[in-house]
Amino acid sequence: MGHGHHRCCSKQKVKRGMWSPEEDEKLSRHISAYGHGRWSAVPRLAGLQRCGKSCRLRWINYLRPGLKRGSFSPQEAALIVDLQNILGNKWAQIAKYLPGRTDNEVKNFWNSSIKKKLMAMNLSNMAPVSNLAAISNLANSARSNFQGLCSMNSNSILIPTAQMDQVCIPAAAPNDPLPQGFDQVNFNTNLFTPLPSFPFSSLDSSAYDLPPVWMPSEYQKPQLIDHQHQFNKQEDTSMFITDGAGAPQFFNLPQLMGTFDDTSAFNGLLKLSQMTDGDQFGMCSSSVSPVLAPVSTGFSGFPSVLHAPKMQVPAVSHIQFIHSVMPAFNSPSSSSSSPLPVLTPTTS
DNA sequence: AATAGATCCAACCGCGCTTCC
DNA sequence: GGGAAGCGCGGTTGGATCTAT
Repeated sequence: MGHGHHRCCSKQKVKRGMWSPEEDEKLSRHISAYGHGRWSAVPRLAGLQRCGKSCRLRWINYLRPGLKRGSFSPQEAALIVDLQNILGNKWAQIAKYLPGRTDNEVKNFWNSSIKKKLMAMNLSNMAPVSNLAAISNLANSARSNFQGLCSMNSNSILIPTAQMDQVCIPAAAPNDPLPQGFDQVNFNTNLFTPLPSFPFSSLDSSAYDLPPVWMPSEYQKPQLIDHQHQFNKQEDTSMFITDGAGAPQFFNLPQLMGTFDDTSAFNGLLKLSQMTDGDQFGMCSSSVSPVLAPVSTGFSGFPSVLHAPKMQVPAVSHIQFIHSVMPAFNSPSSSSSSPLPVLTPTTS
C-alpha cells in the first residue's frame, strides 16, 4: 500500500478527525440494520464522508455494543500486566481476555499508565546481572518501585500458579542475549535456591525480605482446568497473589471467584491457561506446600487438601522473569502463527 | 485567573497478511 | 499464480483536558 490515504479513501473526499454525534448515529444505524459487510462500502451506504477504515475503527473502538467504558479495574490492570509479560505488545490478543475492552484502550492504558511506571523502574535498560547477589539486590531495589506499580491501579498482581511453576528460560532471542551468567538450558541451576528458613509463619509481609517472586512448590506437570466442567478440580487448583510487598497468598479458584468483583478478568486468566495448550500455562494441581499451611489457615475457602512434599523459593524476581521472557516472545522470529517458546519445567 | 506543561485517548498511519478475482 | 483490494494490527500523532505553578 502506498503512502497517504488508504486505498478505500483515495477516490473520495473524506472527512477526518473527530466524529460528530450525527456521524455516529448514521454509522450505528447502518451497521445495526445491515451489518458492516465490506467496510469500504460502508461510508457510501451509510451516507458518511468517511473512509471505510475510519468507520471500522469508530465502530470497533467506540460504537460497538458491549464496550465497557471508564477506567480499568484493578483486576483488569493486573491481567494486562501479566498478559503483556507473556504476549508482549499483542494488544489485540490481550484485549480478547478483557471483555468489553478494545485493543486501542488496552494499548493506551499500557502506554499512559503502566509503561511509565515500568520505565521509572529502569526496566527498559536493566543491566545484565551475573550472580544471585546481584539479582537479589536488583529485585530488592525494584521491589519498592514495583509496589508503586501495584498500588497504582490495583492491590494485587495475579499470577497463575502454573506460571510460577514454569519459570524457565525460553530460547534466547538472537539479538538480545540472556543476562551474563545465566544458563540457557537449566534455569534452575542458577536461580532457584532452596530457602528452608523462609518464614511463612504469618501473613505479616514484613516478616521476610523478598521481592515479588514466583514461588514454585515443586515441579510437576500442570493440569489444565477442564473448561467444559469448570472448577471440577477445585479442591486442588490454586492461584497465587502477591501484593508486591512479598506477601504471597494462595487461593483456590472458587475462593477467587467469590472474592473478585470482576470475574471476567479472572476468567481471562482461565482462558490464558488454555491458550498455550497447557505447555506453558495452566492451573497447577496440588501446588500448595505444607509450608504454607499456617498461612492457609488464615483464609476460609483455602484448599483443605495440602500436599506437596517440598518447597523451593526461586531467587527470581518478577523483573528478572520479564527480562528473561520478553525478548524471546517479542523477537521477530516469534510471530503469532508460530508456536510460543516452550517453557519446560526443570526438576530439582 | 492565566498559562505552561503533563497526561489522556481518539483517530490516523502504514505495514503485513488474507481474500478475491 | 499473481496482482489488487480489503482487513487487522501495532505504532504514532495531536487535540482535548487536567494539573501545577
